[in-house]
Amino acid sequence: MRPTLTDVARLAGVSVATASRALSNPDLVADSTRRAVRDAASSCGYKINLVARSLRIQRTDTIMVLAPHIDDAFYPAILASIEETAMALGYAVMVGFTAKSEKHRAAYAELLFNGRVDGMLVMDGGTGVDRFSGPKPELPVVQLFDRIYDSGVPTVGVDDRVVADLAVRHLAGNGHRRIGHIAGPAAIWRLAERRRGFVEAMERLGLHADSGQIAACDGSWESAAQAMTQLLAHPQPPTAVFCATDTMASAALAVCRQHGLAVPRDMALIGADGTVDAARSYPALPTVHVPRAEIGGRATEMLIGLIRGHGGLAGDTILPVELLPRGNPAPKHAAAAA
Amino acid sequence: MRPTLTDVARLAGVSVATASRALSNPDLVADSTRRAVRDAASSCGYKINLVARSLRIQRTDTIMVLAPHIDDAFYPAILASIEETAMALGYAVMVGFTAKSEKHRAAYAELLFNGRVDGMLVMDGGTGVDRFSGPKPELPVVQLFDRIYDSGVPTVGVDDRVVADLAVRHLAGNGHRRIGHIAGPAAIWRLAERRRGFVEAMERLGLHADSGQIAACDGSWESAAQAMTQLLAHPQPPTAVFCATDTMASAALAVCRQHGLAVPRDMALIGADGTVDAARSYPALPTVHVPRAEIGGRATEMLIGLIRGHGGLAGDTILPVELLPRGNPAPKHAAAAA
DNA sequence: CTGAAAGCGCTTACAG
DNA sequence: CTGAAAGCGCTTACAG
Repeated sequence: MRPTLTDVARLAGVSVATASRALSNPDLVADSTRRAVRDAASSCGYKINLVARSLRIQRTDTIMVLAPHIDDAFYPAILASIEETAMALGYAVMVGFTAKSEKHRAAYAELLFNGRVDGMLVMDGGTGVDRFSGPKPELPVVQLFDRIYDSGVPTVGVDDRVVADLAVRHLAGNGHRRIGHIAGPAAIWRLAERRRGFVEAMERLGLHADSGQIAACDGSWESAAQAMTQLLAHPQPPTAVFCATDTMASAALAVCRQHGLAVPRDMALIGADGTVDAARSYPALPTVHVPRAEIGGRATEMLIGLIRGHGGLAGDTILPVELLPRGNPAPKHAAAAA
Repeated sequence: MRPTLTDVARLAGVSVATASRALSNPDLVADSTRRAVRDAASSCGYKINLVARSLRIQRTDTIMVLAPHIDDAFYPAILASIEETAMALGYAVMVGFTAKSEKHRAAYAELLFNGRVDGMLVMDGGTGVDRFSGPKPELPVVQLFDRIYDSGVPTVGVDDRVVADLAVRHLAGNGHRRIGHIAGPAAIWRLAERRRGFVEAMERLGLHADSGQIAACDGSWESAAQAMTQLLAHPQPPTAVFCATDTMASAALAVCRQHGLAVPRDMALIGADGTVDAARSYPALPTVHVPRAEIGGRATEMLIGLIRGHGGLAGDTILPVELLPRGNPAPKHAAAAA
């Protein structure tokens, strides 16, 4: 059998209370006692049972992360920074991927309600789940990027209309006037924001956002490629396209190649997020960088702050985004178009 | 306060024992009792406390996954299939990324020893960690891809020498004789295997594996790009390169472009793993497909089988790999070289 | 079919 | 500085 604290106490000749203190709160016991208990613990290979500890102290030091999926260029970096921050603060991380079904999400939410985790980070707004079923969680929750809850749940993210604005202004600044957009599904809040931001930015510039120049996709590479194909089939195709994500931009680039269009000479593209999909494309594509790692870290700090009762930390946090131009020269007929 | 089983029992007018049975083991109580307890539970918003349950039944229904990192094209799909399989079998998943430091790995191993998880999936052989510090874990562990333990710990993976063999034979079959290799770090077991497999395959084909035609990198895209640059600087550069991973192949492709080399006309490339890095390159690169999702699923089933005491399931599992040629024509001077 | 009791392995007031 | 006792919230033999 695995040794318990009782075994250690017996070996060291002290009470379990003292053994517990010697191990978890060393300052409370005499030097000699501490040594004796530690020796006893290591001699019998004692390992604390954290489940028992959790039950007693009423916390698990574990947080849950909900993401729609993990298999793309966007989410992994965020999960990595969440994990790193959590570990630095003494928390373990459980993950749940919820794109598969509503049932998955409900099952994971249960873990929060069932006391297995102390709080939850949600970044699965993109699954079209609008809110938890049942009562609003009383337990700490922080959402990333997408506003899943109406209010009361702090968000860490960026202003996605600004993302779109920077992208559109970059293209317009290079002389483009017929600018298209590959949009994500309306169910993904941040991508819907980018679409709205695209239309607003075009209007501010006095450019018409022709709905025929906006093609929606489900966010996947393959689906974005179809959207680009659709844009190119337009009688007057755009000379530049703002793709809602770098992954979509990378797909659009592939389609341009198939059509014999050189990028950016024949078609200018810009993505968003700042993932490797933009950086490793050839040519590297301009993008609007979203500080995903920082968002993950901040959200984790905020969540743990809430768990620990530092409510003061809570509140929406909007981090700045940045245009990474990577040189996207003017369109062929920029002079004429301008 | 959160209602406990005691509250439910009182509301329903039964003992806590009966309340527990009604909720967790409904067959053991009378219909009317079951209904009364369920009504009581829902009326007060009772949620079971899984921590207390875990302490009592001595299992957590949670597994731990150790990966070096998550931010690439290789690991996410595996984690996704692990999570999916685990959830289907009623297990939650905790993650730990261990590339940062030995301390991280030790901290996560503690969770296993400390009873917070029932078993562990390790796929962080690539961090150069050779084994757990301390005694070999008595708890269920299954390793993926890399052999971290000498023995006694089952592995689910592929034969990486076969991976290399398929790749080399593909290139040789297209007439190449001067074949180079971009190798991963020796610390990553499976990449070291691929390197050994490369040398063996070359010998079997009567081709010389010139050590000057092998360039090692740390596995990152950037580092692989340097390795390719190095190969091209060779007085007699290879006409084809087997890159140990698709990510490396994608980096090699970028370098070829910089050097004005058309792929595959001027330089044939093949990667391995079968990730999007190969499929979304332009041109799409040939690769040797490693069934990562299936490996994740199988390993998870095996681990949970071990946890549940079905020891019979354990044992190494080697899954087949498959060449995805995607057309890689002969080198320019194939006739002369052959 | 149901209840009283023990116990999973810890921590922490309370008293000394 | 240390110990006896209570208790975190469940489950499960045991007895009826």
